[in-house]
Amino acid sequence: MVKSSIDQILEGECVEVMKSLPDASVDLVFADPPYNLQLGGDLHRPDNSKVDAVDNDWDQIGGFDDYDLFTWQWMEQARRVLKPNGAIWVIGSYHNIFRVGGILQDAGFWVLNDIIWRKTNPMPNFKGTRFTNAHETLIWAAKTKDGRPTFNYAAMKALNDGVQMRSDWSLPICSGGERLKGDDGKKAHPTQKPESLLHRVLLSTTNPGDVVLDPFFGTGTTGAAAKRLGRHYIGIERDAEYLKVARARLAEIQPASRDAMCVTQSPRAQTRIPFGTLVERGMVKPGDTLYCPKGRHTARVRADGSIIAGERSGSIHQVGAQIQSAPSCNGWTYWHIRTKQGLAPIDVMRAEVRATLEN
Amino acid sequence: MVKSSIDQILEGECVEVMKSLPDASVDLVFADPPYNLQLGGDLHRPDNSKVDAVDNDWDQIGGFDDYDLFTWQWMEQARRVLKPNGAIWVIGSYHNIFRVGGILQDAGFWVLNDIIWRKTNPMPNFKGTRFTNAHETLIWAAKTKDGRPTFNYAAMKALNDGVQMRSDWSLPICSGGERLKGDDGKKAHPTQKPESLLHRVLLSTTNPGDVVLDPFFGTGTTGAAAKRLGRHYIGIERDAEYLKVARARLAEIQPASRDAMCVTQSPRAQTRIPFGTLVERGMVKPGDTLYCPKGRHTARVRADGSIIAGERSGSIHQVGAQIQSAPSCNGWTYWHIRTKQGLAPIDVMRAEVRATLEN
DNA sequence: TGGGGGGTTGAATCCCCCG
DNA sequence: CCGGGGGATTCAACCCCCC
Repeated sequence: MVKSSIDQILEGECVEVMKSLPDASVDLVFADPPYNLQLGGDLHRPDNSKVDAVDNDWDQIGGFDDYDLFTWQWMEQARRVLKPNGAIWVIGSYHNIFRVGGILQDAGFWVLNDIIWRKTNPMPNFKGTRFTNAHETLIWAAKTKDGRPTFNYAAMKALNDGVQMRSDWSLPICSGGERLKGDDGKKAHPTQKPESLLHRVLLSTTNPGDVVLDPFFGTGTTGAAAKRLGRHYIGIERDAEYLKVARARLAEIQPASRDAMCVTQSPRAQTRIPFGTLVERGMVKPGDTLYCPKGRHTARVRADGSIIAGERSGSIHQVGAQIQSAPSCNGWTYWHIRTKQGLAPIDVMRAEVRATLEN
Repeated sequence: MVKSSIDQILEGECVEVMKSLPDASVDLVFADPPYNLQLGGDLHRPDNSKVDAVDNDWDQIGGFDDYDLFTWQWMEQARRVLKPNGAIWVIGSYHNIFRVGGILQDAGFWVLNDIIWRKTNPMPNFKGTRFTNAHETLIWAAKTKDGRPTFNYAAMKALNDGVQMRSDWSLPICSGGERLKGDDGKKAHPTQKPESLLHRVLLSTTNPGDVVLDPFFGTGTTGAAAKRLGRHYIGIERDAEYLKVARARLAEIQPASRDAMCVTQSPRAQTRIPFGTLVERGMVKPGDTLYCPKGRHTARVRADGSIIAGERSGSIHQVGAQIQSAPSCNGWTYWHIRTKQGLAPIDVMRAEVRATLEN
């Protein structure tokens, strides 16, 4: 690895910049390429307000042939810089994902899963002409069929409260305080991804210290999640404004502590809303402290939703039970977080998550 | 349409059999193509050269050529037999859906949605090396970009408790009594789809009496759902055993009653009533005053059904839009008349007129 | 200060008949 | 084939304001 590229954002066209990176030097590529949307005229909501469309120049690649060529170019470079056991993630919608997926296979990548990001709060279809476009698709693929890419199975199972993580992930879109704004108060980037999505991607398929390359860095969500989780990032971005926003963003990120990044080896416990969801969504951060009802015992949160208290580690339920020398414990009511109003049970946050999930 | 093909299962290779069907004769194609190449019969390139028989060739990088060729062949036939406003559904997994989707776009189909069938009870990943493969992907596409395929928006909204149907559908896999068994008690088909899936597909994108072609008929789930819903089917299947099971299955199916097939209708499908009709019938008189919802703006009705508000005159829609400085306006819901009970939208009177037209 | 109501917004291939 | 015009069309989350 070119040491000077680590934890940096490189300015320029992604294909050209990637050519300057050495072979077999990164552990993971995460790519959010232009979707090449082909929108018609203006679109108005039923209340007559206008939808702020993604009409940026960078998304207009041209016809299928142009888009395929562009995809081949960046993907071959991505494959070259990957280590033999490396892997790639690509995200897209029905506009581009079939082309991207097909070229990925043709380029020699080996698809491991396709993952559905199921949006809990998508934009509706205002004209009643189609199904609500409520998801995006990610592809996770190894550099080669024989590669042995990282997969933290136990961590994913722990994050999902003891059952295998499925190929469909329900997560909200990026909005509210997480959504970066420019000086004018408008969104800094039209397609900013939620950190919760990258949290799950990086936690599942990288290890602390790994190098993650994002050739379409934008405002740096991949870098933010990587830095938080103790992974290294290399970003490539050609737009000076996005780059500026991303640099400021990354300067503010505090990495989680070492033990918080250490993930479970053998998980247990079951509940409908996994505690890991709170971590993923940033409601609880890795390294945060949890308190027993009277505040005498404490535990610290790890990135996969397990917690650690002295020698004891495991789920919120397990650790709670051990501390009380009890056969069982409802961690949701036992553990509390400190708020301005004093201690509050984490169950309050579970209720918030429930409200956002439709089952 | 060749009348003898309607509600029949045709035995043979799908490409060859489709060639015997006339152009522009079916309303919908539903295709569940094989994920692996086990072609049985000979496969010929467009120049009539023979393709070497292949068995599952996923192992070889670049071994997708035969699958792509096969996909091109059946898809071009499917497109040919579709009516101009026809549409296609294809279902697949990450093994084949990117290739199928890409070829579908290259063949001139216009993707309308990709739909995720989210399995409520998927098979777990036993080795713990990947995410549980808990979904399959469907693509819904129009024959052409300019086509106007059927979409029963209101019916889908009703099916989903009054909110728009999303692009992710949670349905259980086909099991239990629905799963067809052979004489040996084993499952008759390895990938039988649930009827609930086809129910939603056909209810959303066909009308009663439409003709649905399934070139990979298998044990006939498409035909079963079609017959139940009062749609016609044409099945193509080369395996004599599947064909036998499918025929027995279809013979048992009872179509739903006529009124049960009648689904929630979109207001767009209703007869148009000009505002002038209300004036003609004396329900509104020339000179009457119309009020906006809050009563702040008024307009007066003229004898020809146009209205006038200060300098502005024109249709109820045009004047309403101008007053609100909006790109458009539904005059029927915007304008109100004064009644003893307060303001009432003029849409109430339109409903009265509609009621008198229904005999 | 807490809850309720109104306004805003999000990767969107977003109407269709008739002259 | 194009243009005009009737008239159909939205869900969840987050913000701010106000009582």
